[in-house]
Amino acid sequence: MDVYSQIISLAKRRGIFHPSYEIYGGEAGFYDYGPLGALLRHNVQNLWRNFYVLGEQCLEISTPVIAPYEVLKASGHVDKFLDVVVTCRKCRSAFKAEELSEEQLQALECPSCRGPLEKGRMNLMFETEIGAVNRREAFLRPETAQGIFVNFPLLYQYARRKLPFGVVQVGRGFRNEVSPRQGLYRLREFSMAEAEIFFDPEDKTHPRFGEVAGDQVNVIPAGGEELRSSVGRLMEEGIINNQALAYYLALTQRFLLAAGIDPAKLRFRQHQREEMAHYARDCWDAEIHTALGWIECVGIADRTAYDLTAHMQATGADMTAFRAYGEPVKEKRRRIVPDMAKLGPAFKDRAKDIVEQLERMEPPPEESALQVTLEGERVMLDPEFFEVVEEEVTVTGKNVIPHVIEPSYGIDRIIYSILEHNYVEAEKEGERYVSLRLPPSIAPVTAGVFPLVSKDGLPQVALDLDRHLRERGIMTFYDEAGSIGRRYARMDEIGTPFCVTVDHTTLEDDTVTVRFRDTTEQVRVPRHRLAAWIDENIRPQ
RNA sequence: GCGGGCGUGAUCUAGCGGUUAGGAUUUGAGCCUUCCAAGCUCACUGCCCGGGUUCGAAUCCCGGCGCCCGCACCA
Repeated sequence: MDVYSQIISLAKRRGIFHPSYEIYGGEAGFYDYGPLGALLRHNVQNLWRNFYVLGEQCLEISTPVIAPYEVLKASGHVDKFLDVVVTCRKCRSAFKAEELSEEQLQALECPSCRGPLEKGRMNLMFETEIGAVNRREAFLRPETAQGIFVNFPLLYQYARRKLPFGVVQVGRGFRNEVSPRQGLYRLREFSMAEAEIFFDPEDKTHPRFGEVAGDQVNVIPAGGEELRSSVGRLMEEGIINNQALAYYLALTQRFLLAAGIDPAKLRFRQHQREEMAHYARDCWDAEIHTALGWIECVGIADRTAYDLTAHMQATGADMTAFRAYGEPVKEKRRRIVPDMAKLGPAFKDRAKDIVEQLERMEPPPEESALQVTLEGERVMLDPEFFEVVEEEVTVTGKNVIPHVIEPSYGIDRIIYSILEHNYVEAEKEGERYVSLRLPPSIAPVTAGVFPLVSKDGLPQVALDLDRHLRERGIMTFYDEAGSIGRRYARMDEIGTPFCVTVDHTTLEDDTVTVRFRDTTEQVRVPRHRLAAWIDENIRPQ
C-alpha cells in the first residue's frame, strides 16, 4: 500500500479523520475529525496562534459563517468567484473553460463530438437565506477574510489608529467545489486560519524583517526556475516585491517547520498573473510535497486596497487610516466661498442645492462664471454670487486606504501533510512498525501513562499520576491492557512523544521511567518533577 | 463534470453463480506477564444503496452514492 492509503487507513482506525456521513453512503467534500484528529487540529491551530497572536501581536476575532448577499456582492465574490463550465448539448460532456483552446471556445464546437457548446457559470458559494418570512439571500462565507474587512473601522480604532496592525480569524470556510477529491485536499467545508495585515500603501516594510532576512527558502518566481536563497536576498533582487510579503513567507516557513513539515518538501511558488484570485495583485503559495504531488497549503497575497475600497464604495463607511506627516505641511488652497446674501434672495429654496454643487467643484483659475445644474437645466452662475479665496492651511497628514497582506492557511491540507511527513515505517521482528514523529507540541496525546504490570499496586500509582498530569494540563492516555511493548506501540502509532511507566522501583524511590518515542531511550524522572519535566520537553528546541 | 479502475467487520484482505461469507490485524473479557505489537481461551463486528436477471447474486446487468487515477482550479 502506498503512503497515502496507509495514512487514510491509520487516520480512520485511530480516530484522526474519516469521510463524513458514511453510514448514509458518504458525502464528497466533507470530512469528520475524530477524537485524536480534533486534538491534533486544536494543537495545530494553537501553534498557529502562538505565531500570529502571541508572536505578531495580531488581534484575533470571530465573525459569522453566514454573510448577507450585499457583503459578498461588494467583495466581488458574487460576480467573480466562478468556474466557467462549458457543456455540450449533444454528448453532454462538460469542460472547464480553461481546458479548451481559444478556437474551440470561439467556434462553440464540442471537441469530442462537434456538437453545439453551451457556456455556463457556476458560483462556488453555497447559497442560503436569512429569515423565515422575508427571506434574504445570503451565502456561507468562502473565506473568513471578509468578516475582518467589514470590521476595519472598529479594529483600526481598537489598534489605536496605527499602521501596520494585523487581525486574524481561525474558522470554517465553504466552497461548493465542482469536484472534491483526495481526502482532506479539496473540501467543501474546510478550516482556515487567515491573517489580514493592514499596511500603509506606501510603506510595506516590516519592523522585524531583520530577524528573518537570513531564512533560506525555496522559491519559484512567476515564469522562472526554482531557486534557493534567503528572503533578504530575494527582496534585494526584486524577486519578492516587498518586505511584508517576504516577511510572511519566512514566518510561514517557520510555522510549517515547527508543525513538523519537512523543509525539503516545502517551496513557495509565485502565481502567474492569470491564476491570481480576483482580489489579489501578487500571490505566493506555500506548496508542500506529498503523495498527492505539490499541494497549495498557504496563500500569501497582496490584496492591496481592493477589499476595503469595495466595502467603502458599497456602504460609505470610512475605511481609511490617517497617515501623519513627520512635519505638518502648510498648504495653499483655493476654495469657492458662496455669497449667501446674494444667492438666497436670488434662488430661494434652490440655493442650498447650488451650494452643494459649488463645494464639489474645482475653483476656476480666475473670476469667471460657473455652470450649475438646476432641475435638469444648466445655469451659468455669475462671479458675483461667490468668491474664490486663497487660504493657507496646516495639513498634519492624510487619509489613505490601507493595503492588505494576507497569509491564508488551509489547516486541513497542512494536517494531512504533517501526518505524511512524520509517518515512519520500520521493521520490528519482521513486522511493520509505525510511528508518527509529530512535534511534541502538536501531538494529540502528550504522554502515555502505564503501570508496568497490572498488579502489586502499580495501577493505582499510575492512575494517580495520570490524574496529576491531567490536572496540570497535560493530555495523557492511561493504559494497562496488554504487554508493555504493545502499549508503547499503540502510543507510537498516534505520535505520543513520551510514555511514562510506573514500575517496582517507583515504589522504592518515587521515580518513574520516561521513554522517548523516537529513540525508545529511557530516563528516570522523580515523580513530583514529572509535569515540569514534560512541559520543558514539549517546547521546540 | 468527463474517461478509466474499485467498493467484503474499525483496518487489510480471501471468495469470481450454489451449505452457516473465510483469514489476519485491531478491540473487549479472562489467564499469564518485572520495559518494547509474546502466548493461551473466549467474545463482538462485514458483502455501499436501490432495482433487474436467476430456482439461487458478495459474485452477472442497470442506476445512484462513495473512493482512487487522469484532465483542471481558488486554502
